[in-house]
Parts: sequence; structure tokens; C-alpha cells
Amino acid sequence: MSVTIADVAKLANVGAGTVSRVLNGSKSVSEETRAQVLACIQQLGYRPNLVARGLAAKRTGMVAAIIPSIGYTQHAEAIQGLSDFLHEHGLRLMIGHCGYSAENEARIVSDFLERRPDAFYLTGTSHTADTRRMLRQSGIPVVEAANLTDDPIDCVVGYDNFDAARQVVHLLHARGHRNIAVATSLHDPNDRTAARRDGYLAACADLGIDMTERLIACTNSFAGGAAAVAQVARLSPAIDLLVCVTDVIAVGAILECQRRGIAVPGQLGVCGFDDLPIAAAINPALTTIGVDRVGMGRTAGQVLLQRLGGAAAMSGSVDVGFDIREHASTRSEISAPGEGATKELRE
Amino acid sequence: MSVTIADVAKLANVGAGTVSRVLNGSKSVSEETRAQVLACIQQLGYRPNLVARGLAAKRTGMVAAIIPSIGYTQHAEAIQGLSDFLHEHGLRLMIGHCGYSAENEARIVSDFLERRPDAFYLTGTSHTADTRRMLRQSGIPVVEAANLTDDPIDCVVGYDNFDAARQVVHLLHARGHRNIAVATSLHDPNDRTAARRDGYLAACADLGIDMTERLIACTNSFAGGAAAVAQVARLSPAIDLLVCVTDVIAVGAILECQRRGIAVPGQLGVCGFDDLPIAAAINPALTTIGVDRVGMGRTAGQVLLQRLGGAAAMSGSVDVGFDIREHASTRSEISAPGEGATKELRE
DNA sequence: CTGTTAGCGCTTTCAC
DNA sequence: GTGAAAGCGCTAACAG
Repeated sequence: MSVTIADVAKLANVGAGTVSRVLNGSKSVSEETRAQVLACIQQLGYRPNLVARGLAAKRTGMVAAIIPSIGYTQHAEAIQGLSDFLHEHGLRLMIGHCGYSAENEARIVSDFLERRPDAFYLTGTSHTADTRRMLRQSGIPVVEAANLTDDPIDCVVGYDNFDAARQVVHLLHARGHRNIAVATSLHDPNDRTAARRDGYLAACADLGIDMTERLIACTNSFAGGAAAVAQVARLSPAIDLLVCVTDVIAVGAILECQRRGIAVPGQLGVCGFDDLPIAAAINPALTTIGVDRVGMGRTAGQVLLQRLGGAAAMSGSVDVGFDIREHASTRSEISAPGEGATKELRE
Repeated sequence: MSVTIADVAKLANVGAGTVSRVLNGSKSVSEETRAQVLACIQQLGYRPNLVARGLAAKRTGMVAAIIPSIGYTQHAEAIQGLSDFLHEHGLRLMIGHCGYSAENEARIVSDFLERRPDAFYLTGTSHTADTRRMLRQSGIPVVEAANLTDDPIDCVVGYDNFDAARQVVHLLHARGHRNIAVATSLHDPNDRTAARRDGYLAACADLGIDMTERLIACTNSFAGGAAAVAQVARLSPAIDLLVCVTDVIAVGAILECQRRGIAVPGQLGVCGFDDLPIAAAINPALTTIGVDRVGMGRTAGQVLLQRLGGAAAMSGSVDVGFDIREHASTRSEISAPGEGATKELRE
């Protein structure tokens, strides 16, 4: 039914192998036969069957990606970057979502492996032993994204969630925030939000801030952020900063403050993590931690491509960094001794 | 290197065909040989090669999907539903994004077709002639989603963007809004936002509202919505309703109103389209048009599955409907004669 | 019920 | 430089 390589070969009076060589841009084909073959391909409207090629060449040109949720902006953007990059290099994406469950992830990995992808993209650095074993023994390049680890399955492209969280608390402490509460995701726990929470707590420990009854569990949603503010109000009016493991929670918190007439950052500072588009748009704009997610996806693709080209594994461990973006949702006064505070005294 | 069906057959002392039958759940295998084969599969850790199966069976078990942008919540959610459904039925997704360009879409379609997917998912109902031709002649089921059309490539699962937009304007007119402006997406034009814009304009025409200088072009972003409000302020203080083709624009508009101290809906009503999570969270909550996007994705998968099972094409044209969700961003008084207005007069 | 035999459409030695 | 041939791993008749 469909036109095959044999049809082209027949029409061009060459062997199937030659057509294949033309198709794959082999150097060892004379200019004239190449032109001849190309013409016949054109004429017949021939389109290669990549499934057959995949079987014969043991390269399918597919990359498998698993993310927790396709609908969650953060991961979708990374996939967008990955997809972009792969497309530019003739690779295509097959995608699955595991709903924040490592067991689901393992199931999907097993399933995807049967389709012989050339490489694998995983979200986060925490996977079941099964996942690690299957992937390692498959021998294909694997990149874990959105976090860092010393013990990657193969490669890792991400940023230090723990360190970012720790740094932002230190910064906001320097800005004068003293009484801190942490809003942390209750459902969908994962290595990234866990690292953020731990980073927040570590900073508080560094600073000698007592966090007893200051860890607020909520869902990762706008409603969760609202609930966190309600909890803060219940706990103590002294709390002057709510650090959230995601922007979604933080935005929900700010909106709830608007409703309750709580001044932000006057009465309560709010800070998030992710720098979603809404973070900059909201009133007041949200102090948050940004990472170039699309870029991270692209970089992950790049690392995979290098590995496919034979590069060693660990060459592909890249820290894409993060960026603390201070906005109006937290205090901006410099309270450090020789700075703003002093200035005020002078005037 | 890898263990194949032949290895299993040898160990189980059966033919390769029998192993294949067991794998595919054929009825015509005795219970004992089945058990025997299963045991050997287990023992050898055999995993079928789906690429080979795809070549032999001419079914790859893959569905190709193209959306404008993976990072845009709306489409990502539909894909989430589609992916969910397909996974439950042993099908996997390969995905590409075309950046709102029909030419890119055509290119990706051509590319994906070479990988022999069993079915195709497209966003919207507006495609190049090439796309339509390639897909039609490929003979595989195709579903177009997120809009409706009388002339689908094959099947369509969506809702009537035009009608929804028209209805909401009529409703808000009944609520007392009279002086209407439309904020429409400037970049990324597509059949869905175009239909919405036309629906808004049609309703205004129905109602005899003069829309000269009332069509505001902006980018589909929070900043675009803010710019639209600035434009409204510039145009006329009489404008009392800004209807937007997307929630993103509408939310940007509301946030800008907050900044400018414009009372919503007192001075200016705002209404959106999509019912994104942020719509319900913002202050005031946004009146918008909702559709179950995840459900739509699932339904699209269902239609595809039916077609794969041999169902006729047009059986798969389904209108998933929409839902006008009135919230505090628009007026709620009933101004229609026999309703609230009359009641007030009586009292 | 089950073994055998052809391919599916392409790539890749291996000679010429 | 190029043709011929041997698979890649699996499914799908076709006999028995």
C-alpha cells in the first residue's frame, strides 16, 4: 500500500541500500545517484517508515519523558524547552505523567522502555530502586531534572532547591523579617519541595529562630495558601513572614491577605518559589526564586544529545542555578547596621 | 544481547508464535502452555520490543498530539486528560508543539506520520490544506479538540467558543452592563480566540451596542490585560465592562484595576474565558466561561479509541459544552424587567 | 491448540 | 561507490 524504499530503489535503478544511504546522508554516494534517488523519492512521495528504521538501526529517535503532572506550569515549561531542543535535532518526545508517585513512575519507565527510546528524562532525583535498576541496565542516557544530587542515575540538570530556600530566608532576615512561618506542601510531596522546606528550616536553625508550631502544612494550591494564612492568623500575630514552598501557595496567601485586610508586607511578608508568571503580576508583586525552566529543559536535551554522541556520564551534571527575585511582598529596608537603618537615624 | 521472544520460545519448548499469542492474550492457548510461557518470561525477565511489534502488526500503540504550547495550562490540561485515558488503554502519547503556527503544525504532522502513530490529536479546527490532506490520506483516526466545526478532518471534540462568548455578553447585558469593550489577543491568533472575539462582537451587534473603538488588541498575557485597562481608561470612563478572550488577559486586567484603584465591578466589570484556577482565587473572583479541559482530553481519547475499534467517523463529533460562571467581577443585580427590577418596585 | 513460515521496511556488513 | 543479502524482533497466516 504505502510506498517503500524498495519502490524508490526500483524506480531509480539502484539498490535499496543506496536509497538508505541517501536518506541518511551517507558520504559514500556519488552526487549524481544521490540526485537521481532524491528525484524518485520526490516523484513517488516516499516517506520513510521510522518504525522499521528503529527496528533495524536500534535507534528510534524518541526520548521518553516522565513528569509529575503535565498540567502543572513548572514541569510543562521544562518539557516545552526539552521538546523544542529535541525537535531541532530530529528527536521526538513521548511523554507520561506519574502524578507525584514514584511507583507510577516506575511502571511508566518499564512501559516506555519497551518502546526503546534513545534517552530518558525524569523529573526530580528521587525514584524507586526499580526505576534506577531498569534505567541503568537499559544503558541509555538518562537525565534527572529540577534538582541536584550526588548520585544520579546518569546525568542531572537542575538547581539546588535546598540552598535557594536557605539563601532567601537569610536575605529576608537581613531585611528585617524575624518571626517566620513555613507553608509547605502537604500532598504531592516530592524531593524538590522537601528540599525547599528543609532549606527554609535550616536557615531558621542557622539564625536561631524557633520554628516550633511554625511549620504549616497545606495543599499545593491557591486554597492551600489561603488556608496557610488563616493558620498564621490563628497561631500568632507576631509572625511577620510566610515563606512558601511554591508560588501557587504564596499567591493564594497574598490573595487571602487582601481579603482579610492584612497588609503585605507591612503585617506579613510573603515569599514563594518558582517565579510563575502570576508572581510578578500580583499586588504586591511576589518575592520569589526563579529558575529558567524552559532553559533547563533545553539544557537537559543538550546533555542527552551529548551522551547520545558518546560523551561520558558525569560531564552531564549541570547546575542551572537560581535567582532570588525580591519584590514588594517582602520588606525592602536594609536593617543591617551600617545601611538603611543608620541613614534613617541621620535624617 | 537483549532477550527476545525466540529465547522464551526455546526455553518453554514452544514456537515463537505461541509466545506471541500469550503476550497478546489470545484465547487459543491452553491454560498450561500459557502458564509455562509466562513462567519462562518471568524467569528470563523478557520484555517485548514494541518497535518490532509495531513494524509487524502495523500498530504502534502511539498517539500523536500537537498543541500550540505545552506550557500553556489550558492545553496542558487537555493533554493530561488525554494522556490519562490513553495510558489506561495501553496507548502512549508522543507530543509536539507548534507555537500557534499552522505551518509548524503541518511540519510536525508530516514528521509524526513517519513514526506511524495509530491516531492523531490536533488542537483547534484550523489547519493548513497540507495537514488535512496528509492526515486524511493516512487513514488514521484524527480528533480536533477545543473548538467545533462542521467540516472536521475526521472527528472533533470541543465546545462552541463563539456561542459561549455571545451568551455571556447577553447575560452581562441583562445584569446591567451596557458600555462594552472587548480585549482580544493580538499575538498568537487562533480559531478559538477568534471565535470568542466574534461571539462577543455578535452579541454586541445583537444588542445594538456600538463597538467602534471598543475592540482592544493586546497580548495574551497578564501585561496584556493591564495594557487593555490602560486603553479603556484612555478611551472612555463610560465603559463599564471589559470582556476578554482569555482569563490570562482578564486577570491581568483585574490586577491593573487594583493598582489604579478602579472598582471592579463598580466602575468596570471584567469577564474572562477558560476558568483557570486563578480565576476563582483572585479578588474579586472572575466571571468566566469554564470547560472541563481534562475531561475534554479524556473524551478525545475515548473518541479515538472508538474509531480505532472501527466506529464511523462522525459518531465522534462531540460537544462537551461550556459553563458560564458568574462571580463578583461583574454585576449581579437582575435588571431584566420581570425579575429583580420588578421586585424592587413592589417593595 | 500450536509450530512453521513469511514477511513488516529499513540498515548494514560484505564483497565487487 | 554500490548491489546483494542477512537480519532487527515480532505478528499473522497457514497448516496440521
